[in-house]
Amino acid sequence: MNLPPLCESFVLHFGEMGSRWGINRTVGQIYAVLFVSDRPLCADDIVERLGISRSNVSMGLKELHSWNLLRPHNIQGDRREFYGTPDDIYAIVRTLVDERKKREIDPTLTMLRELLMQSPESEPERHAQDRMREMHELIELMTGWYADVQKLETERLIQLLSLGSKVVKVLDFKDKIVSLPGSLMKGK
Amino acid sequence: MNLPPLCESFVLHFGEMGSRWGINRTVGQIYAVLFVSDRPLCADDIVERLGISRSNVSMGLKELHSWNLLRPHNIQGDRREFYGTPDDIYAIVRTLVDERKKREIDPTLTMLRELLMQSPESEPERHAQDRMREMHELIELMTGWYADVQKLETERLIQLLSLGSKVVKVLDFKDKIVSLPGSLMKGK
DNA sequence: TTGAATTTTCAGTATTTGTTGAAAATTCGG
DNA sequence: CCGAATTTTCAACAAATACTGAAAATTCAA
Repeated sequence: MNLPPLCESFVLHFGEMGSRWGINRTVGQIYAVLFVSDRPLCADDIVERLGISRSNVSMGLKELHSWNLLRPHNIQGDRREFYGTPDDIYAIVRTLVDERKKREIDPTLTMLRELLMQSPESEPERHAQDRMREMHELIELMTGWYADVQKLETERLIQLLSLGSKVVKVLDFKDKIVSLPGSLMKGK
Repeated sequence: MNLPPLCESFVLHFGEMGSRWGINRTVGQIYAVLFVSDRPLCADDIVERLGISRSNVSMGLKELHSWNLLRPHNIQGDRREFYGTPDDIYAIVRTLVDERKKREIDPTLTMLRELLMQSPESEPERHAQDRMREMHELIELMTGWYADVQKLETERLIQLLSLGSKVVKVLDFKDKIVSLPGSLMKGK
């Protein structure tokens, strides 16, 4: 592997982690190398840095592309395609969550909805369906929250995340105020 | 597979999904079968329902145990061990998130912290380290939020999730009130 | 203790997934 | 168009992961 030590450690770790996620080692490494690079890289740059075959890089890039995780750059007077990752790391995380949701959650929601429409033919099936209903409700609640929060600009999102559970206190406070007779509330 | 049709569909789907996560098909199926069952099951019940080998079930249960996802039941006068899943699906999700965080996030945080302490020896390394710093900050923000929210009782959590991004409006409202001269605020 | 019931381990095998080089396909300047 | 540069595909091979049966280990009632 042809990288400065700091980058190499990072890339190796990402490769390992990659396999704990659904993605494979090489794909993880390719992304890592692009993520820390100070300029967009072409396929052969990646071959050189990671010491893997050209075809493997091609397939890795294809995979990353299908995850919407790449930012292609065209360099004037060079036929090769260069790749980087989005500068905004919040954007990266959004994309990642969106894609994982699409692949790991949405199909389950669809399946659950289908099974919930069927009529159970026996007691065990009735119970199974109740469990599925609970699961469906919870997933809907969480994905609904995400769909909603996803729309916030980064600024707001950070504000929200920084508050953590303290928002609950604010909600209590609001309830108190709003229920006061002759409250201050006017618009919104 | 020896299950009523409704359950079989659910179990098969979970098996498929399992492989998109880090876990394998069988482990996913075992959990699914326990999740929808109306009573705790012993290893041989699972063998019978899924049509896989006894040893495979044993390993699958071991894996699920390491994820803290099982609830063992002792049945009076029966030497076999019976397993179920927690009744509270919120508890299941909490466990799941905790474990994934432990396996997929925490090691990365540790690695990042280590690499951030080193001094970059070159310009590319300096840039790489900046990227790592961004990543580190974002992960800390998100895990901090989670650690905080995790402590809420289910009731509160549902309240929070249901609100979604509307909490931001509430925060604006609060800011308005709090900045009023002679505000109503007293306690808190 | 003993030994039947039950669970776990593990070496061997099967299956799946990842990697490669070579060949085919594409792209684009001339 | 042509053909050099570049990318993609794919069949063969390699590596990793999953699954099994048989044997070892454990558990517990008698």
